[in-house]
Amino acid sequence: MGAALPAGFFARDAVRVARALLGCVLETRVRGVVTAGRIVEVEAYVGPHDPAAHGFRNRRSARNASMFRGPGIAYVYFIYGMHWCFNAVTGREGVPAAVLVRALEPVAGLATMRRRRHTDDDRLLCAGPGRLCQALGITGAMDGLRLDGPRLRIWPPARAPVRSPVVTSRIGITRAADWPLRFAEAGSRWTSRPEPQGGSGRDRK
DNA sequence: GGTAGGATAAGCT
DNA sequence: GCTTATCCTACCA
Repeated sequence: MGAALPAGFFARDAVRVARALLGCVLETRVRGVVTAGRIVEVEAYVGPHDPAAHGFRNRRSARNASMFRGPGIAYVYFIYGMHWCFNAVTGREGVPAAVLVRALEPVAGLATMRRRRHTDDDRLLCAGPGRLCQALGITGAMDGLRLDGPRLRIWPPARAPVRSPVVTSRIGITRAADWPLRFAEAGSRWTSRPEPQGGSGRDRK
């Protein structure tokens, strides 16, 4: 049995970390129940100069405080009045940079995920940042936790992606909408949206 | 197959 | 007041 990814893994440029996270396994333990999924889609939020990031211009608030707490920390925030989103912080202490996890390939605790998500369609278990948080039981209670602790862990890839990732712009944002900072495993059927067709990895929207 | 609209709340201007 | 790193349902093709 290997070890969870150490803080040092996350202490790099957010784009590097985002790409390296593809294929890694995000695991939670909630009241003894383990659920886990293989990361197939991520977005990088690269720092205080990123207009789409919550830490733009180093603005701090109660919500985004965890984003400033250093590499290897979870930043979990609530959005649209009903969804949680999970990020892995990559910036050194005081620098707001993180990777948003957007989709997982379910690998453990599927029955629990189906119950939490109220669906039997496995494709819809973890295909989207809000969905994967619901499936894994991630809430604001996990904001600020270390990513190598008992409740939250990220394991190195058991099976690394073979092909280079599909690169597109980030989803659901309006500022810096054309920055190519979304990375998805090529050919995965577990992403939040279908791969752009045409083979060239072109953008959409 | 696709898309429009609503739910719901924190933070910002 | 307005925006937001979303999801689900309803409706139309």
